[in-house]
Formats: sequence, C-alpha cells, structure tokens
Amino acid sequence: MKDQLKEHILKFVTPSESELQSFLSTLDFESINNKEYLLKEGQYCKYQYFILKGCFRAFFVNRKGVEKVVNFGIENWWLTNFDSFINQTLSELNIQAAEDSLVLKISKEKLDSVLKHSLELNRYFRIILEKVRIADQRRIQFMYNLSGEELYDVFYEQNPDFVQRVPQYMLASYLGFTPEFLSKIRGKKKA
Amino acid sequence: MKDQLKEHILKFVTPSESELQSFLSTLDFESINNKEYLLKEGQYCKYQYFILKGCFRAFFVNRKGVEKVVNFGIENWWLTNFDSFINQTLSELNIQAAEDSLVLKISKEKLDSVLKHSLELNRYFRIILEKVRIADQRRIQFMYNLSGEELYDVFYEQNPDFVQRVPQYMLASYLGFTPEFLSKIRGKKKA
DNA sequence: TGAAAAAATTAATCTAGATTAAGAAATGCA
DNA sequence: TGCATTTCTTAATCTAGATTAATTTTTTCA
Repeated sequence: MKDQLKEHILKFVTPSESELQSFLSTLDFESINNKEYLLKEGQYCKYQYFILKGCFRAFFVNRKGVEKVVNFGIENWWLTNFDSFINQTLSELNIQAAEDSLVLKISKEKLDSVLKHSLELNRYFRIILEKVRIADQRRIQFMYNLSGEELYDVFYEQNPDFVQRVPQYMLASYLGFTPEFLSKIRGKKKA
Repeated sequence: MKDQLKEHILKFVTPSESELQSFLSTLDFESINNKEYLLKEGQYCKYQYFILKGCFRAFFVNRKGVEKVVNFGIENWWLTNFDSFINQTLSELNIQAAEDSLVLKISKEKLDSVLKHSLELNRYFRIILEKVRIADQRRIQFMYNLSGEELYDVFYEQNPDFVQRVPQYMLASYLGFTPEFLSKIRGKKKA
C-alpha cells in the first residue's frame, strides 16, 4: 500500500531508493471509520497525513456554534493542520473522516529528521506546498470575485465527481454559505 | 544590501557560506517607483521577488472592472504570482508598487538550478511556504468567520503600523469590502 | 423492514454590506 | 502657492444571502 505514496513522490522528484525506503519506513498506517476524527479542536496536531483511501473534512466551530468546513482532503493528498503541526500550538481545527478511510501518518520529529538530510524529499514537500499555495491563492481570488451561485458552478465544474461524495451541507459550508442557499441554487438549476 | 536577505535566510536555515554566496550572486536588484509594476496582467511572471524596501499590492481586475487586492508585500517578504511563475501561465494578477521600493529578483531557471543542488535552500523555501500556508489558512478562516467590522479590527490589531501605510481603499479591497463600508466602520469607531 | 436520525427542501422574513451619488479633505505637483 | 487629482466621507436605497421554521426525503441500523 505504501507504493501509492511512492508513486506520488516519484511523480515530482527522484530520490535514491534507499532515501525513499527510509522515508517510507517512518510512516505508519491508520484506518479511520466515517465520522471518526484524526484531530480534534484543543489537541496538538502531531502528524501529517497522506490519504490512501477515503475522504476528510477539516472544520472549526465558530462562535455561533456553526461548523465551518475550511478544507476537504481525498486520495493522494497530504492533510494536516500546519499551524498546529509546525508551531506546536493547540488546534482550532477538527479533521474528521467523511468516509471510511485509510491514511499514512508521520510525526513531526520523524519528518524533521528526514528533511534534515534528504534534498529530494525537501524538494518534494516544497513542490507540494507550491501547489497548495497556488490552490489557496485561486480560492481566495474566487471568494472575492464570485457570487455564491458562481462559486458553486465553478466548484461543480472542476470537481463533478466530488460533489456527489459529500453531503450538501458540508459543501455549502466549504463554499461559504448556508445549506438552504445551496438548495435554492440547485432548485434554480433544475427549473 | 544583499545582507538583508542573507540575514533572513540564516534565521531559518544554515547553508554553507559558498552555497549562500552562489545563491545571492544569482539575484539582481530592481528599483521601482510608486505605482510602477513588477508584473502586469497578461504577462508571464518571470521572477520571484524579495522585498528589501517598500510595499507592494497584488491585485486583479474583476469582470465589473473593479480592482481587487489579493495580497500585500512588505520588507523581508517574498512575492510572486506562483501560478504564473511555476506553471508558466499568463498572469491574471498585477503586482504594483505602493511606495518607492527596492527588490531582489531571481528567475525561474536560476532558482530551479539552485534548488536542484542545495539542501538548505530547499529547506529555506519549504519553510517559507509553510508559513505562507499557515497565513493563508488563517486568512480563509477569518474570511469565513468574521464580519467586515471584525476583519478590520483583527487586521488593525495585527498590523497597526501597516494600516497607515496604504490608502484606505486598498485596505478595504484587501479585506473584501467597499471603501464606503470601511468608512462607515471607521466613523462608528470614533463615535 | 420499519422507526429514528440525518439531510435536504421550501418559503417568509430579515440584515450586512453593496451601490450610487455628491461633497469634503488630502495630496501632489507646476 | 494654488489648482488638479486622488482619496475619504456621508447618506439614501437596494440586494444577495442569512435566518428561522415547518415539511419532506434519505439514510442508517436494530
């Protein structure tokens, strides 16, 4: 199963086989059922996760008690709360499985020690982060520029299969509006 | 003047002196007057910039012709349009000086060649990107959770000096609302 | 397989922030 | 120094999306 991550790494960089194996050996499997948590608000985020199978949402609970989804994660994505993981601060985010899932995890100590020595794995994580930055930038741009309906259209266009995969209320929350409003939008489409 | 960047790098990583010098030697100075552009919509973003002095805003023009500020950059920040820089796509963003400024720049080819060999500089840019990711994540969380007035309060609290540094209409745009609304907020504070 | 829980829909009402427009203050520069 | 341009403010009106609440549909699992 770790081959799935190996393949992902080799798409971007070319570490030596020994470098790669020593990295892969530091990763542990964790299997999570739907609705279970990888991370809860108030904990320290001790791991960075690579999703082998399944789907997750990262959310926080705002002052009004409403759950706000800030991110989704699916197969072949890395997922963590960077703020908590890097700065060793208490997490405001929850990371919860939205399907029965399987992940690989690595602790900060182990990752740091890998990244102290491996050029290629530094390149790998840097390249991943560049992609994340580009996605974040686009997302911020969309949030500024598009109406709720347009946000939904664009998201649907870019992730037609994913839209089926999670409940509408999670999607609405991720897109920044209420489930009722999403329902209104979808009603309008059909009509 | 390149010492300023050297100092910044040494805050995070410990490259050899030769590694560092060879990196620094690939960087060129560029001096920019207020309102001039480092990058214009429709161009390729050829450089990544380190700001030695001054202030920039990154913005795009939406379909209604309104300028939307997506980012600011000040001293000791790296600034680029990653999407255009990394993927060699045409930029939708403009990067414009908001003060008379001085930057160091490095082209993609030169940066790639540095990052092919230097472990420590890969670590440096990875660490920078982790910080950017954390900031983006927080920002997205704020955009979800806070009202316009609260966004202004938080931004003001966290950047009291910077608020003085750019025109209010740029700040309003960055925070995601109209100058009129910002003016309304500020009026309310005084009263 | 059917009752309970979870999720989605519909509709009425409400509000944060947008829009428009016109005037006042700053700022820049000849 | 003064005029022109840029920036900021005020106020009236408008709208996208929130809120609330009642109803229906779908999913779960005993």
